[in-house]
Amino acid sequence: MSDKNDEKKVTPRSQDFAAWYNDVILRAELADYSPVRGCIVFRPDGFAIWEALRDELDRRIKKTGARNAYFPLFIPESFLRKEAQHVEGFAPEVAVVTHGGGKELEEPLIVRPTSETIINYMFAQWIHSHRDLPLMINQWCNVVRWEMRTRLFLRTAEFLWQEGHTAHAAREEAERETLTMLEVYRGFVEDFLAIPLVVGRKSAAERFPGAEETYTIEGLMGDARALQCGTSHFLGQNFARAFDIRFLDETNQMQHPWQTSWGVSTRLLGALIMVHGDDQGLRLPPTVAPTQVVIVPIWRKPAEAEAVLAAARSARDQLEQAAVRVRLDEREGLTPGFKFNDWEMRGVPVRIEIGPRDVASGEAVMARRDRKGPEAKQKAPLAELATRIVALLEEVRASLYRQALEWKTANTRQFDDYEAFRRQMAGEGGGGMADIYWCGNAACEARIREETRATCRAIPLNQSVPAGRCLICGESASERAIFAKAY
RNA sequence: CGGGGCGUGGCGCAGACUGGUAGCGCACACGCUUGGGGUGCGUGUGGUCGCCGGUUCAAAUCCGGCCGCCCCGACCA
Repeated sequence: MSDKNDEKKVTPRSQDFAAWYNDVILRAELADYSPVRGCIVFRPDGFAIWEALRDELDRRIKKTGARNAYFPLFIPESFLRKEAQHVEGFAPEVAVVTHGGGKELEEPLIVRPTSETIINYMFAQWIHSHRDLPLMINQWCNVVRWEMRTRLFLRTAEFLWQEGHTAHAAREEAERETLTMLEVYRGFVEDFLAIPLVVGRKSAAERFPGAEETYTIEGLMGDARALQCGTSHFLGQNFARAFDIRFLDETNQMQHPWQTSWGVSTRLLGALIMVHGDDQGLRLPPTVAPTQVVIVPIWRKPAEAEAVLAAARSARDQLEQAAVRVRLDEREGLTPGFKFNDWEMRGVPVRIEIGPRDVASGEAVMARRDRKGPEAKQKAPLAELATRIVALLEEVRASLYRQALEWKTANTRQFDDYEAFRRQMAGEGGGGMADIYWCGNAACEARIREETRATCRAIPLNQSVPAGRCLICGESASERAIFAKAY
């Protein structure tokens, strides 16, 4: 009896987080495994989330002045070698094309793991004068990184992303751009995806290969592990030098421009799932939900069906006119209870139930996915449904953010005792975020990593903390850092 | 690449020790039933048992080789 029921359910999140994560993705039909190891197939619901996310972020990026362009998938192998740190960082994971048209290529081509090199090659040809600056380009594309271990959305051999690349006349301008985009990401992820973040600088060890400074937004997943959700890099003049990008400034001096790059990827879908999901399955913020509202009609006798369906269809039309992504579940042979569970598993933010009793009273039941039990349900007059739903969707979004923030706050701890920190990180799964004084020394960072498997996720910006002592070596430390076990 | 495990209808598994008609649950199709929290019953579709070879009257089962996948470690948005 209960066995039979279990087969219909996803593995409870509380029982096995990793199994739950895979279950939810496959059962909610967001994605599927591909015949190629490490690659992922985006199914329509998964891709619709990506599209919603992409469209909104695209708007926000364009608002900053960047424009979209597209560069080739293939890059001459020699390009990668031009920047020392860059090649060191990416060489182990690039896919290389050696043959084309039945012949061995004179120079192998790499499949882009990121586009710094080819974009900077083009920048060198487009930038001659300070009047050509700033040059701000964004690209939506796929990239390939041959990972040893992959996980759906979080780390796949091929993934979709957005990469911005900018060149500026002055160092300060590029530094400002790096932080501007970091703030665009923060606002986007916190407001639109309802995921609370830690915003900060990366340690030298965690820095992007070729960058002078890397900034990050870090989220805390439902298993108390951290996930890097986006990065913004200040590249200095490293790539400008490597690719000989030069311009004449106002005083007729030859200069290398100062550059940035920044990106977020389909990994954000993994973050959405792991931050908001629960034992029943997905919980999607209405902003990205492919279906924001599902209407489940309920009736007993054929005579009732007609009136119920008429009311349900009218509700659907009303919501469509209010630009709500609504779906009426008219499938036959399935009980309402089954449909409730099915749509909850798929993360639909709000469900509307319309039955004979509602038709009689001119109301409908609205059930919100972010809450459980009777308090999740409320009635609304059919005549006011659209306005009530629009308001409720916004409430759900805000509520999901609040819940995620509570979790993050509850799992962020300050430590001034290394042993206590170690105990917190011990065992399987995450240990939350540890907020500690760190002297900045790589040796201390390495020791933490070895002994606790936690890594430096971010050194938060704009700290105004009194000077303290490094948790590891006891030397003086002027900043606190967030360490956590991460994906 | 090191350690562990697994390959049997779409999914999850049993059968293997002791060779003899390939089975169960879910899913799927159809019908009836049911319907305000995963209805119930019936009928039915679907499998070269990962691949190659060997032993045998007979191999999912025994033997040899190969391939693939998953989990754990070293790299990472």
